[in-house]
Amino acid sequence: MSTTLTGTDTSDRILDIAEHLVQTRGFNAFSYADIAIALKVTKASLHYHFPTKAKLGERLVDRYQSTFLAALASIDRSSDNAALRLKAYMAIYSDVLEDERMCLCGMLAADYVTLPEPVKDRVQYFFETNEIWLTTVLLQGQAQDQISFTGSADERARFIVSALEGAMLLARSHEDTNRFRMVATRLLADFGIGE
Amino acid sequence: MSTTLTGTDTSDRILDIAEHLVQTRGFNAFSYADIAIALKVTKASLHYHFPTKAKLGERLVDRYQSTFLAALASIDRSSDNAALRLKAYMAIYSDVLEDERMCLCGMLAADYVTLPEPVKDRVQYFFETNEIWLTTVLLQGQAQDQISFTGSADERARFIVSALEGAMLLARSHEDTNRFRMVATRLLADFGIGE
DNA sequence: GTCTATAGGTGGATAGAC
DNA sequence: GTCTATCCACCTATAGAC
Repeated sequence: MSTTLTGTDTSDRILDIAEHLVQTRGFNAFSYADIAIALKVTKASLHYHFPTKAKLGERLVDRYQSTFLAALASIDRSSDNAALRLKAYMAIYSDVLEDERMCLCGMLAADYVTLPEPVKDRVQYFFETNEIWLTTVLLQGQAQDQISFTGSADERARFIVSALEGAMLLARSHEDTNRFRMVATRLLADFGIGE
Repeated sequence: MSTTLTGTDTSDRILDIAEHLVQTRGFNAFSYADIAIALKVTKASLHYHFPTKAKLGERLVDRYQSTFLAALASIDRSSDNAALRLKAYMAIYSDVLEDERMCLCGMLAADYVTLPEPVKDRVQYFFETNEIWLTTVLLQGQAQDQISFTGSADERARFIVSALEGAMLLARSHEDTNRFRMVATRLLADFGIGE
């Protein structure tokens, strides 16, 4: 039962640094050397924890995915109102952007064709998870008259993810987080959700 | 007056290949070697036309920008109806995606922090141009009762660009162009534009 | 688990012949 | 304008000592 509880062992710290690098620079624009310098170890040491960059990528998305799922579960627990849940969902994106990062999987979506196959699969899975959660929130909110929209919830969920990911991309390259907020606000307004 | 009229000299062919590589792989995931192989010349030859990768990047965006501006001018000439203009605008994106490419500047937006400064500036300018054109179309369409929307045209223009760029990113990584079409259709529907 | 040392490859870029 | 040859920095990855 000697399970590590600290959560800040070397593997985790490597993932923290790599995650930040991918979220800012992309999968093809960071190296083991970058991580080694940030962590003050040698490149060789990193290979003990993550034998290849492909494996590192897999673990990176796996961790991001489970953190994201935990955040969604937390939202579900904190409120049963669809409007509030949508706002909280968008706040996750907003917080990432405020930290001058892109969504990890949004970034990997841009690098998509160059990614190792197992990473590709995980990126797709991440977005599917997002869309399923959003679809559920939308349907429930519609049934309880908390929000209103026309068309399928599924299509709306995909629309939201597209708009948010695109807004992050544009906001970051214009160094203007306001661009993101405006898009989020409009998305909410379309569901009859005000400030 | 010996201006080249062919438009398919070596420089142009290099740009064609580089453009395709950036639109599929990104700025940091292609090399002079990739272009050299595709063009069947040596890497050294490429440096005669484009001394550095940074310069190549600049010329790439410059050409993309002017092609895009020409396309927008063509749209303006072909119709004075805002609904049709918006549809034509989205068709540009759709065509790029159908060719299994991302928008060049959408891709560069993801690579943004790693780009040479002159390329960054050009990417920003590209999006500003898009937004200005869209704003004009929206305002004119609203004035002539061809389309309807609430809020500022400026904000709407940014929303459109964000949603389309995000939709391209997601559609490509899901190898499903339908994802893009659904987003485009919804955007149009929100302006009261049907099929 | 981290180190030194190194392999084998590729990156962008240059010199100088043709 | 394109070539051969080459430079040097950097890349991912491995072997083996500590």
